[in-house]
Amino acid sequence: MTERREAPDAPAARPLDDLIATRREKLERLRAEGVEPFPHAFAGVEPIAAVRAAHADLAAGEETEARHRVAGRLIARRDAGGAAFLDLADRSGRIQLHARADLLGDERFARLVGLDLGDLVGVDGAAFCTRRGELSLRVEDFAVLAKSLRPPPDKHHGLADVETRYRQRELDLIANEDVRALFVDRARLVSGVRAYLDGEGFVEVETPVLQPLYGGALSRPFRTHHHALDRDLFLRIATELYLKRLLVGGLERVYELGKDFRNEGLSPKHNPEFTMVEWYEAYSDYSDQAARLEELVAAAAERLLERPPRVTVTPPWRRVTLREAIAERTGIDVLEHRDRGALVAAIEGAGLDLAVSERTWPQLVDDLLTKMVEPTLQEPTFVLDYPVELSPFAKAHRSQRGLVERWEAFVGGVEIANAFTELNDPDEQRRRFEAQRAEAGAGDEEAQPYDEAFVRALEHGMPPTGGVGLGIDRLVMVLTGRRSIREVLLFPAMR
RNA sequence: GCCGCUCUAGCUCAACUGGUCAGAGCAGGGGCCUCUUAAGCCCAAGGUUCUGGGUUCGAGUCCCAGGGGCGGCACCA
Repeated sequence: MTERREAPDAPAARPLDDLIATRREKLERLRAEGVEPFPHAFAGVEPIAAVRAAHADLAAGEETEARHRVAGRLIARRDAGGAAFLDLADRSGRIQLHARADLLGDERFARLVGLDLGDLVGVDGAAFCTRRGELSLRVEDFAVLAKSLRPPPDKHHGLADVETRYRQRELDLIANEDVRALFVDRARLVSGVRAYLDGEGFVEVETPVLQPLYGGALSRPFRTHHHALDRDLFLRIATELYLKRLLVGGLERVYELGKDFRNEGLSPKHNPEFTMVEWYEAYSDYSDQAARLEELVAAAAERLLERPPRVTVTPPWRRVTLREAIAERTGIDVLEHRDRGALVAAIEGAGLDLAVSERTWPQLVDDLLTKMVEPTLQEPTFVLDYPVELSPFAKAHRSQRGLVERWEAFVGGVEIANAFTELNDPDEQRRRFEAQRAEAGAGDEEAQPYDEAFVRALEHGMPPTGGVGLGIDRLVMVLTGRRSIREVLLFPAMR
């Protein structure tokens, strides 16, 4: 188990202590020999992948005079008396080093071979290809760049213990190359999202994370306290309301990519802090934004290094109304059962495994979607046109009474995005807040608080606008085939 | 919050129904080896079996409580 749970007065003489003691002895030996185990820098390093690329066509047994300087972590050693092979890894890859006592001299050879797995080492050497065809560097000079004082995970089996992988992600990254690749891909995906939006004329903005009033989504917030102001603040649950005020201000196309915080349970799909990009585009509606999302995801997915992609996200995606989607799976037309009693009867008549007690009509519709439909939506799909009760910020549907112009996008059975034709009628917005206030009064802790500053902004006039919220963590999940959000977060929330 | 599963050496894993069951590989230590690549060979070492109780002649194994992790439910995106 992790060390933080060990008693501070734990008895000595555990094997781990011996391993650490041995490494510390080596550290002191280096110092005694005049070698600085933690130097300040090592200039002129080339990525290992670049060295590989430069000698991709080298034949087995071929030697070169091409000298390269690389640096990285020592991950394996095969010692053979007067010579040794060492494997060095950097972020771009790994390369074999060949050390020979007759080239380095006995003392330096012994020092190199005496290094521990996990030590950071810099090397100068000439590229050659072994008889078995492995590109290698013949070590001509080397430097200890940082001494490692703890044993690394198993060089072959890696690190498998899930708890250790998440709590000590650095060890996961050291031991598991696919994890390293995943987070590089995540970064490239985020960069692809920004590149797409920047290219379409969107302005990236930053709005408050600490808010006097939270809003823009249905969730319990985290609460904190500002001491100088002696005032409670909330961590944002969405960027929606501030971004729409920027639309009022005339920025026309804005986006924000950052963390939201929701005080809800944890699950393979939920982390209390998560990354969301929201964008708002003046003079567009939810249909335009569906096309935007398709384009954006397809463009961002192109950035992934991992091939082939785990899912096909090439546009166009399937579009289905919420009513059709539920009817397809359950045979129930929710719009034919517009009150709670009728819908309950239909659900019970269909023999569905769904708890109906204490659920309102809109909640039952949402349950049908979430439980019966969502898991089946593997191919990218837009589900359109939701009941107004579930969507306090969406504009009424232009032709369907009781519905709003809203869609959610699903990929791999996971909801990745949510969008509306944004409500810009301040009086209607005020009525929606009143309805939410009634829900809050009735004990719904996730109901929207009334945001007067937002309504007042709308009174100045917000252009007709389409807006989208896209969950970055979930997008990474579905594009890389990871089943848990914890796999795509570097440091997921742990108890 | 509730339910189920799980926790053995630094790492990866063994130990049939309670009975030489505290074991292996890797890593680490000592030795041999100048083209190996999960290098190889020889030697020695390494344990609070998550923690605390209990049952039993005997507990890694069964029971209870606690802790962590994973999954499900509830809640949510």
